[in-house]
Amino acid sequence: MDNQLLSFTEENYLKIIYLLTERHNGNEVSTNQLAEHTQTKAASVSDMLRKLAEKNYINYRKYQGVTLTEAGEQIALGVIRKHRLWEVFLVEKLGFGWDEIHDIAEQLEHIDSKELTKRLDDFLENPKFDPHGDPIPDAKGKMPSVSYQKLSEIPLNQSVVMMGVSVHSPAFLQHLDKQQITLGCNLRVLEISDFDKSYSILLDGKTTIFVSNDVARNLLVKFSNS
Amino acid sequence: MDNQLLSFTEENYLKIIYLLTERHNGNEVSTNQLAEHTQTKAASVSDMLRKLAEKNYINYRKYQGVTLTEAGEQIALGVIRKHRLWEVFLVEKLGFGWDEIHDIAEQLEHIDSKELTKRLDDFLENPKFDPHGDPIPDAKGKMPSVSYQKLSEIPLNQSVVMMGVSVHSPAFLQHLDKQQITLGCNLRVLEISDFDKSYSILLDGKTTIFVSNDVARNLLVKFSNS
DNA sequence: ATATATTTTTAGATTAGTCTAAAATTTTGT
DNA sequence: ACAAAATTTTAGACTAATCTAAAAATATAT
Repeated sequence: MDNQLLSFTEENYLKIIYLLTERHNGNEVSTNQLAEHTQTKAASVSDMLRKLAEKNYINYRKYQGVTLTEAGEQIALGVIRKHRLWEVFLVEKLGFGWDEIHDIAEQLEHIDSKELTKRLDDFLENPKFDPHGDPIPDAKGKMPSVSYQKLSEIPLNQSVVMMGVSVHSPAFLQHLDKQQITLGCNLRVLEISDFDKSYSILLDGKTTIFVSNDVARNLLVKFSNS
Repeated sequence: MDNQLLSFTEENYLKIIYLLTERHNGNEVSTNQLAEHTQTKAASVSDMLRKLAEKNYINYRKYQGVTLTEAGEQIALGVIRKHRLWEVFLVEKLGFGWDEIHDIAEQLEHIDSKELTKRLDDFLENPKFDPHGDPIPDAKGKMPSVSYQKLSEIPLNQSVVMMGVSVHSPAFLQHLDKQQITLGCNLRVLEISDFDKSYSILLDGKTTIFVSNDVARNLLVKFSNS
């Protein structure tokens, strides 16, 4: 252990606040949202928020939701860095599927050793993205900014590269596996059905596949030449 | 998580009881010994022992010390297996020294995933010993029996192979590093000083080194041809 | 605009793991 | 063998994280 400033639980709250804030483009996170993501009740969240605010890890005005302070963000990014590095390890070194790693990484992300994180990063050859395409914060606590678009927002016939997913549920990831949709594959939307908004997509310029609107909204892509 | 039956703390107690019982050749472990090794007070240990006994993980008669039940031993061996596998990972894959890994493995040993342990074991090519020479229990929960002797009990001029250490403190391990005493090296005691019981040892048939009685008592060796 | 619904916070308990101080038991020394 | 010392257990308290139920604040809907 280097310097276990925060409990496992406190680290978790800060991580979740970071991820939800990011998802809301910087807007405050509500107590109920946190209760849902921490698998606890709103009352428990209120208690924890009071505590985290006292320690200056969050900006908290009662009834108004929370955001992270700079200190809180640094903690959160450290946890997220470890989570994503371990996910790379699990997939690249141990051969896990991208749908099997989340629960294990949730545990490994709290292992406290600066030196371990540094050596793991080197061992993995300093990856910049995890197996879901999410960027890995650097050792200084800086999150690389990436700007991908949802496949559902891309014009017809525009060739794009699959860069990430905005949902990490095993069911969704396994669905992509079955359709052979993987990070880095080339996608071109040929048509959107008037009937059910399902997508006909040309995969890697070779095969045509069909995906629901629900899938298309959760695929993150970028233009092929950017 | 597979099935987190026990808390981090309970797992730790069972692991420590196993290791201390082993060190005492199967004799009961006392409350005070546990307090020392868990870094808590005897009163706290008493509470935990009552709890572990209720759950049938230990045999406990008040004031008489404890031993593990079969169920407790299986838990302990699972934790020790993970600890030692992770130690191999840290040394073989991440390049840590054998003196740097204990605290990190103390954390990693509680990561709960059968599949992870299995894949880690395969990734490491199913090692039978950890970097300190300690045997790694198998996946069925069986501890391989090894019978090494202390260097201090070996007759003069008997050639032996260094197989393990009975103390894991960084200071001791670093001391061995400085003297180039490593697992697998060949040792032959040439002489024991009448003055201070220090040992003259022929290392790998080449160089003569001097070690204290304290060191010799904590080096585990076997005869070269066995 | 104000009553109703929803969300959030507070109040008061609970559990796990720890503590100190005191009581009970066992061990040791002569 | 028995008094003194050491060890162990019990009693009572504390902290972190959680809960339920009730109160307070905010949001919504006609």
